[in-house]
Amino acid sequence: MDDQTDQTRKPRADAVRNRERVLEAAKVVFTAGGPEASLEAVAKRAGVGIGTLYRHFPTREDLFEAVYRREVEQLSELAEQLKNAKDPVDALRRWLRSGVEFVATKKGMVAALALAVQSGSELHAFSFERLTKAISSLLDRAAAAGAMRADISPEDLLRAFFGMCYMHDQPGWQSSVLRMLDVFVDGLRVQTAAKAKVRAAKPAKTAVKRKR
Amino acid sequence: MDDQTDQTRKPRADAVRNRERVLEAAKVVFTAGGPEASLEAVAKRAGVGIGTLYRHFPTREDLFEAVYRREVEQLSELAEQLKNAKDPVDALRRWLRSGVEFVATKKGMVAALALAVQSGSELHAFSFERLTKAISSLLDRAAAAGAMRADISPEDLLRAFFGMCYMHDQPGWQSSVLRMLDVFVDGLRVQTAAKAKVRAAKPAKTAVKRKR
DNA sequence: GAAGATACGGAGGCACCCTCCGTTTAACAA
DNA sequence: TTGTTAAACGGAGGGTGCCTCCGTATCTTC
Repeated sequence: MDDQTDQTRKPRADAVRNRERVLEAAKVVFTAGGPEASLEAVAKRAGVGIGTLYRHFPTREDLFEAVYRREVEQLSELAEQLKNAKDPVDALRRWLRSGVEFVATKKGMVAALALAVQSGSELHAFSFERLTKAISSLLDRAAAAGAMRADISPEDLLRAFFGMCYMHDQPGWQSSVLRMLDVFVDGLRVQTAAKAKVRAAKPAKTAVKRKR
Repeated sequence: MDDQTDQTRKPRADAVRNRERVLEAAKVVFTAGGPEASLEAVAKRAGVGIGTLYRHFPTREDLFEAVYRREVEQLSELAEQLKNAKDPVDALRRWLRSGVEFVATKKGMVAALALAVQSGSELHAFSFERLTKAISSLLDRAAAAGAMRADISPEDLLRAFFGMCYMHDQPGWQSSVLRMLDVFVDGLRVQTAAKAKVRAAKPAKTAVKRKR
């Protein structure tokens, strides 16, 4: 399926080269300047015209996704590995912690996750699906083992995780997030002894009056 | 302290009026267009020049904070009220849930929270302090009662909460966040039987099934 | 009413976004 | 090789928004 089928031309060499250059430049620029960085700066750094950049990546998101696709894949693969860990809850915890590390290392990762999570457009289907599946595999196993509540969807978790990482530019964010994740995972855990009904988690009416 | 002291002039009437107009316009524009909305649009709607806007609010954040200061205060006051609730953990849960409602109602609220949480600049000291204190009062009480782990700081919680609300523009975000908050609060509960002081007999664990 | 402080407005310079199209270049056929 | 042609290139240009600057208008005070 890789060969050009029928009357499709071989892609032009310069096109391939330029695409690669843009990606490389984007990686650098996004890492330094965040996801808001100027696309013109990317083009300049890549040594191509702005038009070329836009031809290859019609939207900022397209470019962004292409840049961080690999990272997403890595996170996803990690989940695959963790699937076989003994303690399913701990596996999930580990995965989340690795996610934090990713964010810490690659500054653009948060934005990539944000993209994956936000805006349901087809463009991000890849990242979103990939990560959702990754989480899902961990979640399902833990739930099946009866070690974790089953009413939390992978999407929920992804969003929560991403959200927690969102303030990644503050001092001390990392340990804060790690703490929060622990709390969170604790909350997910089904307490073996806790078949007893507790008087706590009743729907807690949210109708709090608000003066306006 | 309201009177002009010494040689301070009375503020000009037009200045006061314009400031108010800008605030009102900003409220509308930010609500509609999110925190990225054009400041020039705000100025136009307020019927003032762009220069006037910038004189009153030198940065976008300044304007933003001014607009949402009131909301922050309301959230803060709510915490004050909840302080006297019977169950301290439940009080916290309620507060968080109200926060979600705020976000749902006032679209700009997320951004306001973001501001409060991010960027340690002095500009946001108000919001941040206010909310931190609000949470703190709830957190402390719960911790003092031995009902909740004590190693979570108000800042941690604020960040986590804000983060979860961050994807407020997706369909179904609200119920997702509410679920996550429940998980989270469950995780905050002191779980081990280690605290014999408070109801050692019943495990204060609340991993009950919650229908979505 | 005059003086002086204060505020006003919007032009203007800059940066970025994105599109459009004349020019260049690589792939393929002869 | 050379010619043909589709594909890709680059960057000018029109649009929007940001923010500053400063001549002008207006308000307060005496």
